[in-house]
Amino acid sequence: MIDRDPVLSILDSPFARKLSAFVRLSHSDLAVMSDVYRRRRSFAVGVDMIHQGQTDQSAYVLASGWACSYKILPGGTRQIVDFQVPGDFLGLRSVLFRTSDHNVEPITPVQASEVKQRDLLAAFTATPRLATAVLWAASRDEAMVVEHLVDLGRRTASERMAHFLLELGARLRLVGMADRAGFACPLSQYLLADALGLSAVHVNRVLRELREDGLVTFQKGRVVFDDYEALVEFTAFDRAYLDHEGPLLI
Amino acid sequence: MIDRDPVLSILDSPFARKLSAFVRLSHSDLAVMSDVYRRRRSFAVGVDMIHQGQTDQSAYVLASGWACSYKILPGGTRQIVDFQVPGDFLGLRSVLFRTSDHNVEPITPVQASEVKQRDLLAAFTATPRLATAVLWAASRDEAMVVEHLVDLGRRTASERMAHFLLELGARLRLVGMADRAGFACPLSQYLLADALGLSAVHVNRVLRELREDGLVTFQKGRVVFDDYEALVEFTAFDRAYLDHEGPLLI
DNA sequence: CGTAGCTTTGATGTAGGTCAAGAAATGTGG
DNA sequence: CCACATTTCTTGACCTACATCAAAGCTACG
Repeated sequence: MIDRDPVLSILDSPFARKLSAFVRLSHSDLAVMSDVYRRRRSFAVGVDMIHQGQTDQSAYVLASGWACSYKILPGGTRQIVDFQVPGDFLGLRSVLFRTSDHNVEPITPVQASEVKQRDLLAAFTATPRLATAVLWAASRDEAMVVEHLVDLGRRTASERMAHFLLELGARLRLVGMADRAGFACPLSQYLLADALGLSAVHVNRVLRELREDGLVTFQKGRVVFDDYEALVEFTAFDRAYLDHEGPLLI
Repeated sequence: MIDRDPVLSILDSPFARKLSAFVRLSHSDLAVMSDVYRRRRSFAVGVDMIHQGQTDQSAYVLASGWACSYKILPGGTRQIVDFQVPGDFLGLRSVLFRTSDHNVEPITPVQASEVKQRDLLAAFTATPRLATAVLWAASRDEAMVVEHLVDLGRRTASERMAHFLLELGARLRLVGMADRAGFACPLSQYLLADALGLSAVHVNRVLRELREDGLVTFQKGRVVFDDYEALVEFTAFDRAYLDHEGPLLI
């Protein structure tokens, strides 16, 4: 299929791919989207894109690269609240509401489209369908934070890890960056530790254990699901909340 | 001060008290509010008010009593995600979006006002100021979930407990149910355990420790801050995000 | 090709879990 | 208002999951 329509080219973006999983987007939705999507910015690894307590911020849509949102505790430790992968919103809340209560930092070099508050709101009124899709995505993100909380509160280290890798896989599949076999993953064991509330040393041991049990292998920047079904079984992963294939709203 | 205006009587409700902390509400805001606030329902202890996976739900505003939202894990353990106290919204997300991904259960007998989706949206368009206040409250709730996640990931049991009690105190103060001295609290040590990711036994030990250190006393359904400043110091509680006194938006 | 950041592994320590059992509260029916 | 039942609290003894410390092998990249 050959198309020269510049609007349609946005269909290649992870953002559009993801939202298409929620809502069937019309040509005019896509037009508004590619308009909002225009202002590209680059960010270097380790330099905060969004900083705690800042006001009047933009939101961003991640076009490429990975980022994480985190909070620093007095004492130097930090807790990573969530990772962002291509297609994800950053700082949506700090635009819709006003609070930016945590930092966001690129893990790899990042390309992101800046979305000004007024543009976002304008886009929402112009295309309510798009608004629905974005709110849906936001609500999914929140559901993930809650699952993450459950991880930390009531799952063992290996269950946490397994659950985390499955969830990440499901998210990446949504934007075509993973399949049932596995995915490329730039996260260091330190990052995993900060996300899962473990020490880096223990992350290493847990990964070894999962590998030796023939469930998942995470080595050399690649996660391979050696036995997807067994892994799902092991962690009691609720496929329902992330596994949707095909648009939910027609 | 004597007033017979039925609209003004809503000012006594915890809901109005709380929102007033965010936004100065006009008489017409209050009128819309008392309208939305009308349909009262009662709920008995232990019977789910909102059930996972249910669609087409109402939201509720808690008028009296306490509730908690939680997730059950296969294996029987559960994780309490958040508690709801008078003035709090229940199931706001399941109305604004569509997902109800966790259960809500009364801890004490509960009185709540049912808010239908259409009424809520109508109220929002009629009084944008009210919408702002509600969204602000929702965003505060989300910030609390994130703090809770940090608790579970990176704080010790006693820091968690201390942080939790301070946060609860701050929330209750907003609706006039607590002061710097302390507050009445119907939570059992089992509930605390399920919220803080601990065992009930350890909750008991932690409470004893905090009491013996002269920081807080939680006994006979009452939390007493024996040394508020020291407690804040101990847990590195970020007063900024909950401590606001007086309306933020005029 | 050296230096800095990852990963891997072992040895040892500790926070918090589990089990058990008695003491207070709280509730319920008579 | 009392006897009995149920839940909640409290404490002790013991155990395990995970942290911390330490050190060696990898990668990678300026």
